[in-house]
Amino acid sequence: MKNTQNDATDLSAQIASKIRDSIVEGRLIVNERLPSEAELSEQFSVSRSTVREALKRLAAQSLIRTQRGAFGGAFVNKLSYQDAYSQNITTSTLLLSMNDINIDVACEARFALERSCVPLACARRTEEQLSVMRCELHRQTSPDLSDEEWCASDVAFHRSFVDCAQNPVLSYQLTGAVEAMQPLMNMITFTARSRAKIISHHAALITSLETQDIPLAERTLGELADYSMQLAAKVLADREKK
Amino acid sequence: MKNTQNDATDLSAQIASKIRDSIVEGRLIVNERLPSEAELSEQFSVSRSTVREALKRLAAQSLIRTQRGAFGGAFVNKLSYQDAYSQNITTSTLLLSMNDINIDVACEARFALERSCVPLACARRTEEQLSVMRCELHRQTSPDLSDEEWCASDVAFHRSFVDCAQNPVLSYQLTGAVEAMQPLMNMITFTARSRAKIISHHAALITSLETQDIPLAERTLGELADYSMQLAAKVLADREKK
DNA sequence: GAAAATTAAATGTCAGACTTTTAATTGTCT
DNA sequence: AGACAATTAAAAGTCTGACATTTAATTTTC
Repeated sequence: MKNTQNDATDLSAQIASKIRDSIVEGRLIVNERLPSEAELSEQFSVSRSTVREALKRLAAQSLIRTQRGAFGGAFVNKLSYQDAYSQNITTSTLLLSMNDINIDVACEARFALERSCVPLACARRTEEQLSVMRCELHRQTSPDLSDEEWCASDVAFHRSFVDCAQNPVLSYQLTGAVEAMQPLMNMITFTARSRAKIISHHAALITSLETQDIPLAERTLGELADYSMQLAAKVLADREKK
Repeated sequence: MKNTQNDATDLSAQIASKIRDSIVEGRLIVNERLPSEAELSEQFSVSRSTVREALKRLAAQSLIRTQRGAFGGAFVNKLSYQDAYSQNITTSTLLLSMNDINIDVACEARFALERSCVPLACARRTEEQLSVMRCELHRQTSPDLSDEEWCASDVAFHRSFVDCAQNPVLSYQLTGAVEAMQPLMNMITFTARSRAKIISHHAALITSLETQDIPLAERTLGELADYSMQLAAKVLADREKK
């Protein structure tokens, strides 16, 4: 459990790794101030530029934040849900786009994960969350919605569904599944007919939450997964033909 | 969907952000070579050090890799599952440890997520994966296992369970849930009695996979979640008393 | 006592030199 | 001609030292 990556890499990577370990293992605690760049460069016997490169690496992971001016410096950053979300989304998106994932595999994973919050969502959904979902559903019926707007609304709908479980850790872990699929979904919602069918499934999902009908919610998610895969297959087939 | 963070921050952060957008939005493709540091510093009209700090930020997110020597440079990195895994684990671990998450919330999320792969795991589990799980179960019966070893085996067991679903995207998305809980679980597996009970649940999980008994698997995961929460509550109560 | 000026300590940026690594190229020998 | 060795050039990695900018504490002034 030590030094995640301290091979024969650059000095700046080694130093970043050491400081990172200190943070992850709790030797440096939230809001604690690191030594100044000058002090660090003495401690590690490297130049200030090398220390700075190490610190920038940590800043990129939101592990530290820096503040200029007297009594400024580098501070251990309290990782917010917001920061964690956006890192998660970036990583998931790139993982999907760079590893030519089979779309069936992605759909299967997405709806399996969403299914995991069905019992909690049915038990705990609030009226406010239901109204957010109804509102998005209504937006989706508008025929002059661009593909991008449609997808954004779709994401908002499912995000809201996940949030119904009232469990922030669950919501965080599902971020990647819900948001990173957007580029993949973008290609399969061209026609009005496919939108209509998805809308009917969304309506069923809302009903299942309203009536706290767990089996209905699970069945609907399964149907949504199947239908998404069908559409994707059709799109791919058409593209093949062309 | 542009420029995730280009406010009044440093130049190096702005430049990193621009290049990151180019990668995420596909204007720079995998294995493409970026201009050399000297060229970039001309393009952006900044010094080479500033460019370097920007590149280090991207390297920290595994978005690029650098190579020294002639015909070296910075290349868009193909994000591997391995890289994505370790980033995911670091982020999840820090999120949990820095936001004093309620342990019940974490347990609830963990087992809800694991439940999402029950149907697929029961349908697809291979003999090889079952034998890995049996092997870990056997290790866990050894009384002279340290707490750390116990937890590592517990993680390996659940990771294997998740992998039974044969869906790499699902496995990736569950990484955080399975691995980042380790520090939390570390505190609740002190006594031999609690280990024995967990082992019996693990055995039931293996059985459920062998017999492809979905309800049994789901029930067992629920029991495991409940029991974990009980243990955690007891540990916290004892600590309170002290 | 409040406002303004000063100061000191940090990070941010820059310029330039030197080191090390690496692959292509060139040269040499068989 | 082909294999091996030496050369070379391009690039990242590191170092030094300077200057700019920001910021909070301190001091001065009114």
